[in-house]
Amino acid sequence: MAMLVASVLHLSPLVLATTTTKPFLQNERKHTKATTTNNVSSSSPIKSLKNCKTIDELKMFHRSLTKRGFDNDVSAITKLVARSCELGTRESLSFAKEVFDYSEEENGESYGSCFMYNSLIRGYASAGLCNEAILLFLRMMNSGISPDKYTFPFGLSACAKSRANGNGIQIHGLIVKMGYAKYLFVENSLVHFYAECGELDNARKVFDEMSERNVVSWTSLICGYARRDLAKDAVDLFFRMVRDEDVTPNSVTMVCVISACAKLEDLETGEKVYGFICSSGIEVNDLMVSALVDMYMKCNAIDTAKRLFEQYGASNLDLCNAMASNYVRQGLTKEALGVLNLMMDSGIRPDRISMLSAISSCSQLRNVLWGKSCHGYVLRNGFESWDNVCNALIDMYMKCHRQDTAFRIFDRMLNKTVVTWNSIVSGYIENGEVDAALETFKTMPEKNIVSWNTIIGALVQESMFEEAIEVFRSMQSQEGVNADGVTMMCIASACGHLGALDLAKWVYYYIVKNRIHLDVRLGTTLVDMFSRCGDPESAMLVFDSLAHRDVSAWTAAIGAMAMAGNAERAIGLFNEMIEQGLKPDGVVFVGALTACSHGKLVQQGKEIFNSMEKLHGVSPEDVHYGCMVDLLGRAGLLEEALQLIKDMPMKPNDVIWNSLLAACRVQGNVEMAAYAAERIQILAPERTGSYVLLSNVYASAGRWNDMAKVRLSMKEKGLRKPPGTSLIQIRGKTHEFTSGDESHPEMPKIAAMLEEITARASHLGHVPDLSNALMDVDEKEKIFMLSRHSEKLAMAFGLISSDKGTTIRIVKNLRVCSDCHSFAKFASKVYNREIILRDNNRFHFIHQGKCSCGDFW
DNA sequence: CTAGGGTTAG
Repeated sequence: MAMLVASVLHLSPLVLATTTTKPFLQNERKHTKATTTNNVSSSSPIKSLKNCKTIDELKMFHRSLTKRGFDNDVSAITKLVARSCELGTRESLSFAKEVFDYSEEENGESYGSCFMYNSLIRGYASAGLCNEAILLFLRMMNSGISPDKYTFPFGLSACAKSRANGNGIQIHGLIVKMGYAKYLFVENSLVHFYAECGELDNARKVFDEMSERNVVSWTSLICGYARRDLAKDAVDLFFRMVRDEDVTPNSVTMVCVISACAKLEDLETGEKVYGFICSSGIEVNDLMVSALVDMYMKCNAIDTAKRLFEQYGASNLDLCNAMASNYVRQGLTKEALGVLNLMMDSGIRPDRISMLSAISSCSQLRNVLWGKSCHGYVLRNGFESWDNVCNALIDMYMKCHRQDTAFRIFDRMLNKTVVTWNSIVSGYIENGEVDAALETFKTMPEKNIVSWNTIIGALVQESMFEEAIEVFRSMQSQEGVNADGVTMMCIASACGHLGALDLAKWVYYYIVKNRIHLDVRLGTTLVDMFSRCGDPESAMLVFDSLAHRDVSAWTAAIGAMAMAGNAERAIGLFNEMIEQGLKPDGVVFVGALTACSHGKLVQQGKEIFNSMEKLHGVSPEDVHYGCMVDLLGRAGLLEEALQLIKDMPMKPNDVIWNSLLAACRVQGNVEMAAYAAERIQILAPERTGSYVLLSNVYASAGRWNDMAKVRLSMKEKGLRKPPGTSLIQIRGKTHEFTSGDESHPEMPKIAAMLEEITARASHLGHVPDLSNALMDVDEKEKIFMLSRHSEKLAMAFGLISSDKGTTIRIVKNLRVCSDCHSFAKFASKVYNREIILRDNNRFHFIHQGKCSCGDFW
């Protein structure tokens, strides 16, 4: 395993040079031994309260009070309780409470003091035991002890933390009634309370009505906005504060503002804020550095973040956590583990936040061995009581296919959250158990947007596009769940696969109307969606509107133009991308070469292909050779294509031979087609397409005997042509037609329409192209089967069920057959309709008897 | 004595 870890760490270019090759957590046990507590020996003298640093010292102090008869003295007990609360551990808190409870029992309900209550409420609230804090607050109110101005902020802080909105509002009422609303910091704590529990309007109301505000008032409100999805308002509020008001921000304010910039991924504003910090002389503390590093990472300025990280050193736990969690978010797991290793080298022990990053890295790497060692560390340090850590562990074990272990942790968890359930659902999907995922999804107690996205994404992955859209529709009727960018990416992708333009337009409208942030990833998906729906103009409109474009975005735009048959524009975009200084990758070359191929731009294609290695340092892979074979073959340069295959540095695969075969079919070169088909049948005997293509070649050449032989050998091998399927959307509903399937309810009308078109066509001299019929039946039957091709059924249905003059859009799973192609051209003229036909390879924009492919596809 | 970064699931 050490070897593995070493190689993993060396692979990462971003890990700092000092990284060791030690496996993560290897030396952890040593640290554990070093941190044993130093017990106070019973003989040590009684210390003064201020010097008591352990629970044992406090207990000793209490015993001496009892011995001297001061154990009911409110003042003494108050001091003891206060000191105990200050220590802040669970033991010291429960000791404080015990002492207090005992004394109250002895002396009656009104025994305590305001200060004692304040200490306890604050202690519990800051230890996260908010319910205890609130109970103490209520007990104090009932016992008749008067609160002071400090009591309320402590109580409100507990309510804010535990989202106890009702209790907080009650406290607000008490504050007003008892006249404490005049104190600035009591009002500040109200602003914080409302902001923290999401009632920003109320926070704003309290803030606006304050007669006096200080930096804490502003910071509380800014922080409230920053923590919700209102980061933009937080930034605006900050700039208003420094511009219009006489309030000087401090480091706390700056941390909030920086985190708002991080959320917005707005580097420009972030740098402005950093500039402000530098010029204003505000002290840059550790927390601020962490926030800055986080901001730079989220804005993708990794180098700047790394510079700060190196400058402030790897010995800062929080800084390392910020760095590691961002690496994990970006999928840079090795870098994340590298940071944590580095941190441990400088003697810092990972805390539970570090472990979230570590476990998540193991999960992404599917490395259950490291995952288990993280689990061990979690158990040794008592982190398993934190549900976030358990969630991360469940996710890791599910992703590593250890469902049993995942469920053992799941069953033992006391506080299962929506994240826990989501981890289970996505885990099932990861293990291919979509049904179990759906079942869990249905029965889970609470769903959030991630739950819905998980299910919708899984359905899209499984090519269940209709179902995905259906789930999306039922999501919209749910209270409190709103689609986000991820949802829309899934839906846009489903839409693109269905070729449903009306739905696509609706998706775009929905994004604009609901102000869903259009980032590069969503933008690229939309470009692809419109392109697949046969609306290249909209695709380009979206592309032009993108503020930032990466190579994937350009690839989508190039693909849109290529599919639309506009090869020149596609190549123009490719060159523009290069001019802008982006480094092309292998994928964008496929797009560019495909464009050349569709547009028969042989010279351009050759130039681009040759530039790959020489100018851009991208070595051509077999797909690129495939594109070139396609390009040369379509242009009729079959010999040159064959020569290229022979000269390839790698072994040609079945896909490449298939490109040649397809070209042979178009060119009618029977001999080379047979040769190519032979290669394919050796390399990929299960590939049905090659038999079909070869049989088409023979049929076109009139070599019926050879065609029969091909069919026979298909039959012998048990291979069947996959059924052709066509989709068409009418008024928002998808209709699916399969070749020869007459089950559609409108079938009588469809059949009548087909007959009408066929009759009109044959009247004009159209002869069915029987080379497309692969059936072993007589000619009459063949003509009938040909008339039931899925695209014809869909076209006839489209003609009868859509309004006159509207465009008919059809998506087919296979290459469109030549008889259907001429049928479509004929229909477009006779019925004066534009027909847009998408097949598995390209678009056919058919208008007035002409097709954009130039009858060459 | 009131305000703060990093938090798992898609």
